[in-house]
Amino acid sequence: MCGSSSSSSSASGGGKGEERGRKTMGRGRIEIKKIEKVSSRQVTFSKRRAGLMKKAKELAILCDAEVGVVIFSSTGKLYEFASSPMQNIISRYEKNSNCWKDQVSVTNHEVNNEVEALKAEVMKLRKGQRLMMGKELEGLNYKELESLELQLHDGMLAVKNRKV
Amino acid sequence: MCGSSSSSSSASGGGKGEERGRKTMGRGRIEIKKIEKVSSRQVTFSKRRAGLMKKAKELAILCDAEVGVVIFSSTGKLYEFASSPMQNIISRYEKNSNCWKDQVSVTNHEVNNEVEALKAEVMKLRKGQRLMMGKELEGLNYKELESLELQLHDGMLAVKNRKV
DNA sequence: AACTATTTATAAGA
DNA sequence: TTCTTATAAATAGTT
Repeated sequence: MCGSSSSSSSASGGGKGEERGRKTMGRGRIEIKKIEKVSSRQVTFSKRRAGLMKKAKELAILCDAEVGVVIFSSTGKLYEFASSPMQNIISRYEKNSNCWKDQVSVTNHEVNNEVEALKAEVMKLRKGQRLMMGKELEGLNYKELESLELQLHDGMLAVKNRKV
Repeated sequence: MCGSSSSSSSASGGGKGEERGRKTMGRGRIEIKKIEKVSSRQVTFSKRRAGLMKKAKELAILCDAEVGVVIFSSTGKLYEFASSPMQNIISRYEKNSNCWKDQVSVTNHEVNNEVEALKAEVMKLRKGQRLMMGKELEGLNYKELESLELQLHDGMLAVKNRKV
């Protein structure tokens, strides 16, 4: 349950038996399906895009609503309308929308966990490093000190051997 | 330059001298300004919201465009249309939009830098730890070996002193 | 929610 | 792309 969206009016689907085929406005009637002729598609895109933006703006003003519209043309160009900064609208959307809230914040959690784990490891390694330099030995008991001493001794031996 | 949006047609503003006052469709003409009467506003919101969603869907289908619409009513309820998953549309928007790209991805960069820096530090500390355990000494020259040996020796002395 | 008089939006064509 | 125009849709006010 995280698909796309809600729906809208069902301007077709044999409602009560009207003439099938009536679909849009203008001189001729068109079917709502992809316009194959590229030039016609571009013209229709320009006109309808402008219409949609205008309607969006009117809705926002008339009804005191917050409205955001994002359109990518089939050639990839971005068009947008936002009655207030798009950032705000998207943030508000993400807070309200169920899906994604769970994606983004899971991702955030994962990243945070990774960062925290790395920080913890750095702390641990530095602590070990200080111990091996003979610093901050206060927390160690006798047995631990012996073990550390042995480790240092072995390391030193290995280094000496390497030297010859 | 990171405000809200583009504009739209200018369906008013004394174009060529038509009657001023004509504004929208329907029995009477209305001005595009906030409808103060709450019940009227709600009715208009429902009607125009449905219209906007329908237009958005038609644009997406006819022109093979990717369209996302987000609406918050004045009471805070969310309505949306998306011709493909809204997540995709928003992600694509964030990649294309100039503002914000410079917010989100700077943040991402910062986080990534932090992660990379931490990883690098962990590597460095582990390398040092291995050296002090007498492992992987192949890369060291004689002088470095002597320095390491001295460091280990000093550490060992400190541990010995702590023991007594 | 349904109706309908009007105003808009827009498909074709230029 | 813009203008024009015939026509289809959307919708404001009403019931």
